[in-house]
Amino acid sequence: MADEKYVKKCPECGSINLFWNRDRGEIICKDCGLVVEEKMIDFGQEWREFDQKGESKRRAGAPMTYTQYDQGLGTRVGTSSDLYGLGKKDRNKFFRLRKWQNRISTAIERNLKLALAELKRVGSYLKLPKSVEEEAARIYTMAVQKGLVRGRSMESVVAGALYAACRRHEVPRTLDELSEASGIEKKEIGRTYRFVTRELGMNILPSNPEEYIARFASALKLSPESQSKSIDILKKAQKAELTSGRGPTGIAAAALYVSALIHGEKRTQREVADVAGVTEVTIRNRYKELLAKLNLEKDIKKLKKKNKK
DNA sequence: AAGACGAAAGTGGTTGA
DNA sequence: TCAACAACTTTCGTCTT
Repeated sequence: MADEKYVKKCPECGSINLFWNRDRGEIICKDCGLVVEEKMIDFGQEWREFDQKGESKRRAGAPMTYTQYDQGLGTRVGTSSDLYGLGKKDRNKFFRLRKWQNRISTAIERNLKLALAELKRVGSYLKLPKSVEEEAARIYTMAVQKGLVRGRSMESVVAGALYAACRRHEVPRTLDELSEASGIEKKEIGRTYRFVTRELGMNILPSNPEEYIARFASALKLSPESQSKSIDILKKAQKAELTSGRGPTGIAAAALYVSALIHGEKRTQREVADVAGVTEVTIRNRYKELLAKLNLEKDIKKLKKKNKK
């Protein structure tokens, strides 16, 4: 195939400096990074479903297209022009380094490029802040260097790294969300997440229910009052030691459910359960505990009286 | 009829011998 | 490595609104 076929202008910036990436079957504008044309070749993994129910089979959309590669993450030993002013010893060192650089880079960095593309895709799907993406990239890179990816799919490690990064930055996503975005099974993400964090010696504090409140509340379209009330409830719950050992999402969900009730913005358990990624049963259990320990009954009773009138 | 509630059985992970 | 265990889910029947 002749490259001339693709000599055209970038619709975005008008540049004719287009670059055909054979491996990915894309044409990218070198000036603005726009993917001018992609040839729809699916290099993604075909993940099979081992469950009986086939309808849950998921594909994660077109894999690894967008993103420009090498987000300044790959280290480069400079070119010969950098040699000016170096002594002989340093020169040798320089060449040695570059030789190694070239060897390693082919293997590791190629993998890294693909992984980072996947990471960006999932990250943007979840609307994660840049800092989290970069943290995840860092984690992934360290994982690769430690050889932790062996025996695991690249995608699952990426998902695990993202999950870890989210929690570190106190913007946690649930495993369900990660699963939805990456197409990897929840269990698998959890597994690799635990594995990677343990192997890298990261200390991860259990995520705080409060961190979920804002996101869940907006998903449920709750008023700010309900939201701050639920945080209030959470604080009390923590003092009453109702939170340790429980899943943070369940607690957050229950707190939201109660505060919505109190403020007359009733949501069904089903609705709350869905956005929080837990079941109604869990909400009920937490809800019951909250009522029992935090004497919120008064508030509920007031509410009921109001409704009767 | 839909939502809330609760019991019972099942799942996957952690812990401690 | 295995069994006990806690948290959570699934499923299903009953009660309430």
